[in-house]
Amino acid sequence: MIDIQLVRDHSDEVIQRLKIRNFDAADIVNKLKEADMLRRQSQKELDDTLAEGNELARKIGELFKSGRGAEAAELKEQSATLKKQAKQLQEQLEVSAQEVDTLITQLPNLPHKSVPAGNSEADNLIVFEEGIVPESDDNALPHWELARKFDLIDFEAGTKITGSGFPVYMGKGARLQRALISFFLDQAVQAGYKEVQPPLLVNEASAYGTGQLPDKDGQMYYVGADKLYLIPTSEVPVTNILRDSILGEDELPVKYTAYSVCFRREAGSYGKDVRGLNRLHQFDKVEIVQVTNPEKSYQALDDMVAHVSGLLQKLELPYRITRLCGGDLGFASALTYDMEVFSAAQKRWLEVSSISNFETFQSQRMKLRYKTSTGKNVFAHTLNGSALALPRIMAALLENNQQPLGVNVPAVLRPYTGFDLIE
RNA sequence: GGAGAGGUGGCCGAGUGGUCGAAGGCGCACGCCUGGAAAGCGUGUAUCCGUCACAAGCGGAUCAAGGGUUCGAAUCCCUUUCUCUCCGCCA
Repeated sequence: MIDIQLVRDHSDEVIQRLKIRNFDAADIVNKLKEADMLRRQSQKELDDTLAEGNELARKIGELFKSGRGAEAAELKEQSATLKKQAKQLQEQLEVSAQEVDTLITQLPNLPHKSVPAGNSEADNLIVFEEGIVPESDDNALPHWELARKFDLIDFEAGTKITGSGFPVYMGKGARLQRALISFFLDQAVQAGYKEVQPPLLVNEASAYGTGQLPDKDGQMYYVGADKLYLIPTSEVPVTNILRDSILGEDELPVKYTAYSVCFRREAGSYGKDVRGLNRLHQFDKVEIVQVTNPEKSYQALDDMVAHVSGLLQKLELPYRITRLCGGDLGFASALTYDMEVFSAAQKRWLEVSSISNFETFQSQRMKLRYKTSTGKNVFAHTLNGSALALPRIMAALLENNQQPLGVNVPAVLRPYTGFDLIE
């Protein structure tokens, strides 16, 4: 969530900046200011009443000790009324605090100054493009046909076992998948990220911490019997490792990488965009996460983009980088770069990574702070990015490297796959 | 899933109704001491909210979480949760 102090002091700026997202915050902000004022007023009244009660209790204690029971009894009556008052004020405070909370969690993060205005994907800014985009070849097979031809993925079996969007990787397909995971993890570790293996189910507090709740309830699979959510990305468990903690400044930046399976309900999606591996309910992903000083977070973001660029270069995939426009920006993000690879047969760009700086949006929610050298506790910045999401990388590798005899495996992966050609 | 024990500050650990945010120790920081260090000595060392200048000061809250008893609770009662031990089940 955004800093309440910003709403108090610079509400106009908050409203202005959220316009970049096409988000009209005026109403919420005004209500929020009012609720905040009410909350503070309630707090004050409650504190004063409690202070009075404490004072009274002290007096009664003294009277008891000096054996003046009668006087104490009188004061007890006062205490009873104070207590009733306090209880009322307490309830009032809870209501207004709840109101503040409800309102502030409705506000998305403030976009960074470099975020372009726009409504949709189409308005995203292409900031970089590299690699040779394969020439239009109408004989090129889409990956789902290659997958069938070489027995790499059994979509039908997945549908039978579970439902659509749960493919079964077979043979060299499974091996290629495992190779990619190992390659990505090794690369991340080499770049200084600590490898972690997180739980795949998280509780409500964790889902709230990274911003999936309350915003994206319904996009996650929910295990009602235990009140747990299947993770849509390992960002959730990994970032929450540091929930409710105060780090030393010398511990920053924290850099984690994790491989995990990810689950997304993707309710309502259909059509050719979801063919094959393009959009799944279950998929694999290697994630990188950083927690940094506020001053260093944008440098960290650039480093993460460079890291992912390096992966795509090593895989010899043509890619481009877009800066998301306000309308396409995720709820919690201040600035996001999407990485897209070109798939030769589908002849379109596929998003394979999304790298974001959340500034303090997540850390405010999960109370992730660090102690500055001056001894002050401040919220850290959190960032994360896919490095990388597997299915579309797999799709692009298959489509772009297809030959009459089979599919070539990029050189960097061969030590991991143990084969050069899928035939 | 069943039975029992327990969750106190960065850590260990006292504290069974009264001035306890909490003894003591360790750790850490600073100072003294030293050629330097160790030892020793001294001082300090939680978080959040409100007031206010996001200062000082003052007030409030926090001893797993929530509720209750009481003038007053870390201390008593209830619920939840987590950890440990034993049993059951199981990769």
